[in-house]
Amino acid sequence: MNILQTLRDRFALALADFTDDPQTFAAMVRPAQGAKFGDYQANCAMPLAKVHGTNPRELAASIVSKLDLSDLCDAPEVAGPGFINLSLQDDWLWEQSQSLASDLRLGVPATEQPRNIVVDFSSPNVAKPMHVGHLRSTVIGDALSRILRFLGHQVTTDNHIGDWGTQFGMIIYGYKQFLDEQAYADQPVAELARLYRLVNQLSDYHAAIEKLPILEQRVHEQRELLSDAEAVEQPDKGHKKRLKSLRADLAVATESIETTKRNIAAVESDPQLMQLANDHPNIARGARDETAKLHAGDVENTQLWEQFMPQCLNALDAVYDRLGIHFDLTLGESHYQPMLANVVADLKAKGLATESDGAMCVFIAGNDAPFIVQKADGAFNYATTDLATIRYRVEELAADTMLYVVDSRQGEHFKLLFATAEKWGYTPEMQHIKFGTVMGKDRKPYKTRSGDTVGLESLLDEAVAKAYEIAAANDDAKPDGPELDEQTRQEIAEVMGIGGIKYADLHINRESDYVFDWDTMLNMKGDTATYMQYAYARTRGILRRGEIDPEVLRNGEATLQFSHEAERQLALKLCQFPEAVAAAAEESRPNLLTQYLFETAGEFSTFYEHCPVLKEEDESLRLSRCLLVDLTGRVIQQGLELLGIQTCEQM
RNA sequence: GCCCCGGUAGCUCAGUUGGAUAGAGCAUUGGUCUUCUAAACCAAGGGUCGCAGGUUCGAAUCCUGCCCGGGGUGCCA
Repeated sequence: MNILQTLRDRFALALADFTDDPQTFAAMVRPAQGAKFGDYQANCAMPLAKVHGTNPRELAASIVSKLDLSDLCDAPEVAGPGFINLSLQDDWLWEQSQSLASDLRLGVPATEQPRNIVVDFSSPNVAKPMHVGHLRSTVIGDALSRILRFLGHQVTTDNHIGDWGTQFGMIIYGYKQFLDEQAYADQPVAELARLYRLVNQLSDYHAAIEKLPILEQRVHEQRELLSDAEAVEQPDKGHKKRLKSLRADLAVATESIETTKRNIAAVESDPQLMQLANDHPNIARGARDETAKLHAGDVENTQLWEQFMPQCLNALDAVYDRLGIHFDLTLGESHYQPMLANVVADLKAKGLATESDGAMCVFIAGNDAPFIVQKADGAFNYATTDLATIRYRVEELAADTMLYVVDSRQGEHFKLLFATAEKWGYTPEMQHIKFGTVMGKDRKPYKTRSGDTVGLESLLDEAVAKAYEIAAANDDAKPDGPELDEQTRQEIAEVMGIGGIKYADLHINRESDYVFDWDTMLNMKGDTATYMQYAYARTRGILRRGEIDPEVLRNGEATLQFSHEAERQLALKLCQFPEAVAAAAEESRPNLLTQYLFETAGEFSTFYEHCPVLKEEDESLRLSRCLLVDLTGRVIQQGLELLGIQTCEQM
């Protein structure tokens, strides 16, 4: 049962006498700010009194008189300017908690309106190794999928991989020109990644050589503009702002020159690279041509593509396996490629797409930028693919909801995409589940010192290695000596390390940018996955030491009782699990669930300190505490599972 | 130029859509292992919620202006 929802429903009934819109005001029932205000509080009397022009305290009293909560709450209290404070009855809370003991869903009701939801997340480029930038989409998308599925929705996870773009032209070019056959035989994916980087680097080099004089000229001009502006004697209103913007432009241009120079130096300082660069002056065009040939159905390139794809997909799967993430579908760009011409033709036929500067565009009122569905050179772009994808998901997958877990920087693209799809006649619920950028400590998108992004696998390895040290040190320090064998320690390290990384991404409000920090991410103290995993392991440890069979306990004669405040607080938290799951799903925000789990584990830790379980002499109280312990373990485990985080029986 | 997002404790972040004395974690300082795992617990210090106005019973939250940072902005995804 969702207690919060139940209370709101009761309020809605009572409020019908006071307003035409009882739902809105009933939604102002919330968990109480602090224990001194009871368990829940209703804040609806004040705004409602404003509408009526009456006294809020008196109105609160009238609402209370209409309210029927006698089966679950003590008498409501009106406090302060008109708050209505609610306290759940202890015996009702016992019954509630106890009913969870035999409930596999831990009180979470299955949805009454199941939807057919496609969750689109992760979506890496298969030609490049995954890096930290892919983590947020992957981890958040997986968590949301698990939560929605648990709530009873039909969820299809779809990895919309980049498997058809220019990066494949680079690989094909590299394969034809630079292949190290031995390396390819040994580790094909690593060799393909090397080829990609090499072609990329050489293209950048030539572009840099061409670009440098232009950049230098631009910096020169910007310097002059700036010094002219600085020399103005009678500055007007916008002067300071213009100066600032000029300085910013100059800084950007200067930095761009430095980057360009570094790219040049990286090649020129290496005789082998220099040789390659000289031998392939038109490498960028060459790579583009390979892409074009692939797209045109060239036999050789198609064969190469078919040869590379399984290897690239295997490499991705290795990472997903380790993360415990599964996709129902992996339909990338290539899957939609045959449908693109028809998409544009249809948009044209319906009068939605028109030509502008040679490109086919859909114009959406209120937006300056057009939505370009076919470039002037005739090629299709990701807008075309995304439209084809929507049509496919509606017509073939019968999706009524689509969630796109994608970086918030693509907000405008999705705004135009959704608007275009709707004009086109596809009107499922479409949401851009946006998340902020991962930044380095310099507040710029995260890179290593060399300028490369951090590989995902090395990040996982590092986290697991660190977790192993901590797990081993803690096991060694146990009062009765170590308990874990080597293999178990490694399993624990894997669960802690991977869980920690996921948690680090999930516990932040997804819309904030956040600063990536090894120490924060690998930390295992405080508000981390380890804290919850440890609490879970402790619950299991108690039952194990007490030789208590959970099945027997759950179906036995034990009844809950509260002898200490910590027991009541814990029981209340456990009963609020459905609220946390519902809130996380409603707002597509896993951090609402992590926050709940952290609080639950915190209540358990307090309980653990104050309420001995196995040593309690009163048998009925001991069994009551055992029930709480078992229930806590189940809630934490289930909650973590919904986040894609595993647990261990012993740590 | 236009558009979007952000600015909360030394650091990293919450803040339930306008509610009661602004909260966590890390870091710092002190206390707690002969008692079910000290990966924990208890306590302390730490704040001009970017700045200035406004709206009202009540503002970190809504409105206006300004300052600072990030991002996007017609053919990359």
